[in-house]
Amino acid sequence: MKIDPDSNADLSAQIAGAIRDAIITGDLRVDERLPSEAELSDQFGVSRPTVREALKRLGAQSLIRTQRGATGGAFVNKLTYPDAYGQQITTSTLLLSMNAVSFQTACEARYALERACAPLSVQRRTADHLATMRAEAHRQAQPGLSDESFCSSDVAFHRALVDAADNPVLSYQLAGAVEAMQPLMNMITFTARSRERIVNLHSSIADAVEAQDAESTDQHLEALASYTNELAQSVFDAKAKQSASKSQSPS
Amino acid sequence: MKIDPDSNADLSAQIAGAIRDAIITGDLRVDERLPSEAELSDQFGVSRPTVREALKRLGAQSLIRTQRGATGGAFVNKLTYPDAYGQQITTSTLLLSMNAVSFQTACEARYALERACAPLSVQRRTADHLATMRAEAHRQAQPGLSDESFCSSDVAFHRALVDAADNPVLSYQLAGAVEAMQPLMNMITFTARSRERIVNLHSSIADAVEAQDAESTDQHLEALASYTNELAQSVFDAKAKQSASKSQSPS
DNA sequence: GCCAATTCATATGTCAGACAATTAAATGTC
DNA sequence: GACATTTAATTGTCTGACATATGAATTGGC
Repeated sequence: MKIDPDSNADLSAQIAGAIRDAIITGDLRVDERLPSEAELSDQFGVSRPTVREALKRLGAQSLIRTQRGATGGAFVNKLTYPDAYGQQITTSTLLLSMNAVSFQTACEARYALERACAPLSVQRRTADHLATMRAEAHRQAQPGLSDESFCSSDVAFHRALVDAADNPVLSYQLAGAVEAMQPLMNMITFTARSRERIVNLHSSIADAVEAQDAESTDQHLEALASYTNELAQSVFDAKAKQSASKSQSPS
Repeated sequence: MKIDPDSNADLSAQIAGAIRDAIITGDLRVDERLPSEAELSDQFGVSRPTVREALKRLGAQSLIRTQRGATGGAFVNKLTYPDAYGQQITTSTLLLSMNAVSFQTACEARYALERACAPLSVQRRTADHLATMRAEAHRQAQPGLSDESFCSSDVAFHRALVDAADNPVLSYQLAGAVEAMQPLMNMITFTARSRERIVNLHSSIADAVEAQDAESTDQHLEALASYTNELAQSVFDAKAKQSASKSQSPS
């Protein structure tokens, strides 16, 4: 682990990079304790604040964790799925909002991924997954449910569908896509009529998954995808029309 | 943006969280300049090093960038796809290596995602994507290619297939899955015979994509998935056998 | 001898103040 | 007006110190 004082990068960035590489290559193993901040500043020939900035960078990526006290220090962190979910969701959310990804693009990606999961879910679904899907579908049918609650229940339904595939890597990948889309979905006002149709499709999907019918599951997912798109299109069209009539002669 | 001095979390973590929330909710817009470190330390009532640690955390997640000099400071960073790819790959790689995800699980996830992309790729592929796929397949047929070069060409081939779907969200999601698997793939020794079969499947996939035949593309991808799994299985079996014969009587 | 309370050593967390390095704008000079 | 110089603002880094948390060693009582 060495650093180049001639580089134009920040010292703390270089140090963070050196330690990160050591973790990725396996030179530093999970739960292994890093040298203390004082030792690290000696080794790298920099001051303690600089070392600390480097460690905070790594902490922000969940690569290390720190403990205070006598036996404390910085330890290589075992990256858990929940840690990774969190980062994935933050990153995906920002990516969508900052790059003005269209609803269509996000929706297409989400349903493509979900349909990739479905055949596995159909094979491996447990009673628990089915129960969750049924419960969320039932919840979505309650009158007086706010649009936000409806959307978050929608996320929960699809989470259960994905988790049923029993592949943590897929769950991790999809968690980001599905949850990051929630802000976009929240922009849609769901009428009683559209909710009814969505809930019906959800029920059909749950039926198909229970019956382990991959083809039927895929068909209903496709129907849901195209209906969601259609719905979004009409909502956005209505909004565009409204704002156009409000400002009739923009300078 | 306020912080709670009674919380047991680090001040720098709280401050980073407050600024992160402001970015996510849109209170701070892209390219907007944050107050200087001195101003922030006044506002939050903490010292400059603490503020700096918070800013480094955000920098590590590509949420902000910093510039030195008179008009410098910390700016809200527009998260680009390459930024997000990098984080995704780092996270996925560590997730796979630290959690000892089986080759099967990773492989299953990867091909499930890829097959989700394929129908879109078949519709939208350009001459460029086809050319890349052909070039990589040709490269893979060269004798004397190292296993690592073969694997990295494999990644490039599949990247082209995914990019052909022309959906940046899917590309971003899959970049992690495909590239994070490379270390696992590198563990496999590819014989001339197995390479030949893989290259043939790659060529068939390129043919099917060119002919815009979704069904054929899917079939060949499935064949590739199961062959990869089979190959990995035999390699791992051989390794297990070898290590078993070396240490005949383990305690 | 054993257990509990205390002390201690070590580590991170935070602070204050200073100087170096960088950069753009303001200023001066021809 | 064009170019060189100065200046001011800002981040990057350092030094040294104190606060705080925590496990381990020490001490005291029984």
